[in-house]
Amino acid sequence: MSKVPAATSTLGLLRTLANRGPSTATALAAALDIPRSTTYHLLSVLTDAGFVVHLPDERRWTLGPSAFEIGMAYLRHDPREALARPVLIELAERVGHTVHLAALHGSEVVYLLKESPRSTRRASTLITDVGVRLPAATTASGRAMLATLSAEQVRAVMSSPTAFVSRTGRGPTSLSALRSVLTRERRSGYALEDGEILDGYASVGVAIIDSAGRLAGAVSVTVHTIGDAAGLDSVIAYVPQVREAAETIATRLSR
Amino acid sequence: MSKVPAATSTLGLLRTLANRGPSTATALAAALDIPRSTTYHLLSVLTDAGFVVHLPDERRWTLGPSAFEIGMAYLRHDPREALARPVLIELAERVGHTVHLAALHGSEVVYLLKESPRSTRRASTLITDVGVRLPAATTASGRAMLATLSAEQVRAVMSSPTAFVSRTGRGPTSLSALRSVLTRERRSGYALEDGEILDGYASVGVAIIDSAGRLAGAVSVTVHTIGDAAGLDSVIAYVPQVREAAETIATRLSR
DNA sequence: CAGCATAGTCTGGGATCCCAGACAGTTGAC
DNA sequence: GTCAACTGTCTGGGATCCCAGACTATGCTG
Repeated sequence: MSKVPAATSTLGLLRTLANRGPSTATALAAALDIPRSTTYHLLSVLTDAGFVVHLPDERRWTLGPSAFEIGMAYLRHDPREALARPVLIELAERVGHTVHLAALHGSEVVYLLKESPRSTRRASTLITDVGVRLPAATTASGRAMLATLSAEQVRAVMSSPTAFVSRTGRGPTSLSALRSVLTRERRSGYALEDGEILDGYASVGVAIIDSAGRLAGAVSVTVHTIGDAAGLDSVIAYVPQVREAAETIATRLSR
Repeated sequence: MSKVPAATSTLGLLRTLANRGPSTATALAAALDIPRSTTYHLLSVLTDAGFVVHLPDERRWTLGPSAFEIGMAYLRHDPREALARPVLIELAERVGHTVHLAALHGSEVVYLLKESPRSTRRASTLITDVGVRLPAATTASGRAMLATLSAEQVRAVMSSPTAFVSRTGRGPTSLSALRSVLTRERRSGYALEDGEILDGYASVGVAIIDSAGRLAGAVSVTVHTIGDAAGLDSVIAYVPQVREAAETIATRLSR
């Protein structure tokens, strides 16, 4: 039992408004099973702090700009990086190749972390440096994350006119093509990208889903396949370790 | 004085973590002037709800994925649309041209509302339909919003490789070119776009800044300039009304 | 226009939450 | 290895917050 029920109710209001959209006070009180007067008191505090806005014309309440601000702040001060870094360092050593942590940002992925095994830590030929953004549709990390979204969410995310820009001319160039690829990758549980970002390199990516079912990024490994007789099989072989790393990160996020 | 101090403190913790980044519990207690034990109780509730994550290795606390979720939910259930719609309907009638409400979304603008005067309400030639996204650097709305950001924020937002994609080959194509344009537009208090989106059309845009100094979107008006002897002066003449509409929306958001 | 349902505000007292401070554990400096 | 500073947990009681419910205001329907 929470030691601060007012705090629990306050956060419950934020979550309920996030899930349901604009709502009346009576509906919010019912959803959280708290007295109407308490609900109005909490809504008043939330409104003063900018987390909620009152819509008088509709007699409903909705999330306010402070909710957006802390959402953006979360992206800026990403806890995943602190929690994920040791996991990725270990993964890079184990697989002997460069690994990344990425987040979905609209129709793009942004690379948050990049670790290489000590034996190869020299100037990287890979373009996927930290901070770089690439179209989600043509990256293993991006597609791993898109695969966790509903069809409607994918359509919304990919509505940008620049969503299907391709560096190498490869990869899906329409929503229907992307859907086919995602269907296949949902089934296999990982995304595979072969030369869509950089010729001669292939990647596999696995989404990070925390214990509450929330998408929290993706882990990927990139392999130089030219000269490798096993071809794509050599990168696919790393899927179990990548998945294990994604699950470790998810577990740490849920603590 | 707040009637629910626990709620006030809870939201204060979220805001402080958003502003300062990962922090120790002692620092948070000091920032909010609340007892250490109360701070730990509130952090426990916030962590259970996913709004905060504990970083044991650093002995610090940081925002968690629920903060991001309600930030994204805010974008989905935008209160601005409900509050802004009557303001934009009135503005469209008054200026006699199409007007828009837009939000910044990474390096792009997304059009949230589009209103035209009744006398012209036929199939629009304008591409700026609701839901459409366009590069911020080449739109009046986008530049009006970018002009409110710091140089560092502009660099971060515009780091996407697709940020400077141009439909008509006009408009700034580099960060330094954009900075020059933004400097000029900061001085004038509005953004002016002439044919960068669609030949023969010009737009002016003004950012919406609420009473707490938060960026909350932009309002713009678009005019067909071909055949108009006054040229750009005819669209610039609408800046006072656009600014007034932006201020009205800002005031409503702050209630 | 009347009636009804719901929104939003207000009040006072009993239930309980918040606080001060003690305590154990951890970390880093010397 | 010792010590200081800080982290994190726990406790009990007085201060105060939360609740039930009354009341006014508003909007919709017939």
